[in-house]
Amino acid sequence: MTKNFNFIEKLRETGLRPTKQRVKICEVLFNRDKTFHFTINDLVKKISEELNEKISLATVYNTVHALQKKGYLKEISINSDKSYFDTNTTTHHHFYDEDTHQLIDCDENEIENVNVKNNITGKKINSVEVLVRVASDNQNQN
Amino acid sequence: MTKNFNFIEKLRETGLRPTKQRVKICEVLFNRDKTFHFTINDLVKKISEELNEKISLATVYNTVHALQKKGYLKEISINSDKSYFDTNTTTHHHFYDEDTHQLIDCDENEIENVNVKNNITGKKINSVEVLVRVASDNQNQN
DNA sequence: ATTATAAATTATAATTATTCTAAACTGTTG
DNA sequence: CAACAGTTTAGAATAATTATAATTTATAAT
Ligand SMILES: [Mn+2]
Ligand SMILES: [Mn+2]
Ligand SMILES: [Zn+2]
Ligand SMILES: [Zn+2]
Repeated sequence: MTKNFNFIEKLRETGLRPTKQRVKICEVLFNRDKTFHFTINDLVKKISEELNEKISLATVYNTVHALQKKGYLKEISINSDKSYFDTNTTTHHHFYDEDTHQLIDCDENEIENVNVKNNITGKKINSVEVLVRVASDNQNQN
Repeated sequence: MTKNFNFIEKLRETGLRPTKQRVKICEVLFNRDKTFHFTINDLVKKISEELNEKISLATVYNTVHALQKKGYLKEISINSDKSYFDTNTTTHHHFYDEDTHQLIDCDENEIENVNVKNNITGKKINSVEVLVRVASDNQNQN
């Protein structure tokens, strides 16, 4: 109740109508203490698990994109067949576990500032992000 | 002629039969002095421009994946709707121009070594790569 | 509260990149 | 020159995403 009210306000403040579906999606996304990295499919699964509702796929896409446009979600590209989203919207680095296909945030102090010495003329740098691909130690690929 | 002969050898060495199509694709990919970053669509376009042949889409996909598996091409994920490939197969960093959707290699000395201080337990680091997103200076997005 | 209006949700169709299939074709080997 | 495995190909299938258009809902005005 109190939780939902938070999201209703938050959505309203950013010009998104607090519809039943948007509030429920916000609950699933933001009512957690750790950063949430997910695909649309992950999210749809969580919605039907954690809540008992079925929100249409189109609405899930629409809402995730709306939240992204308002700066509440960040999109991340790891492999080309699926989009990942991230509730941590700051510029930050990731580990990607190639065994489990899980994204994990790097802590602030795990990678020191990446210094880009020369930029492309006439362009401004929007973000500098590192992707560390990791996999099981005992795995030989030929 | 001499050029093609190179690729015939190269392909044969890696256990790929030097078919007409594969040799032509190699020509388009590797007969250039600069690194080539491309999508499958870019490649298909180049093939019909630079050569006058039509190679079927399935063969282009098959060949690119075969070359990738053999280590002659590297796949890069920038956005989730398309795959990029890269003739530079070393671990290296990129600029991504969000205006033109072009990938550009960072020079060795443009970004100093990224030091990952803590890795995930039981995992080994496969690669550490930086993506620098750039865009036109005079562009305001709201 | 009722109504009017614009915005959102939904089922479903369309699109797009990619992969699969199975038949026709070609390179290699004996 | 066969024979056989590997390759190419057109087209079908798949999977993520986006578009459509009718229905429903949220909010503002009455
Ligand atoms: Mn992929
Ligand atoms: Mn796709
Ligand atoms: Zn993250
Ligand atoms: Zn490159």
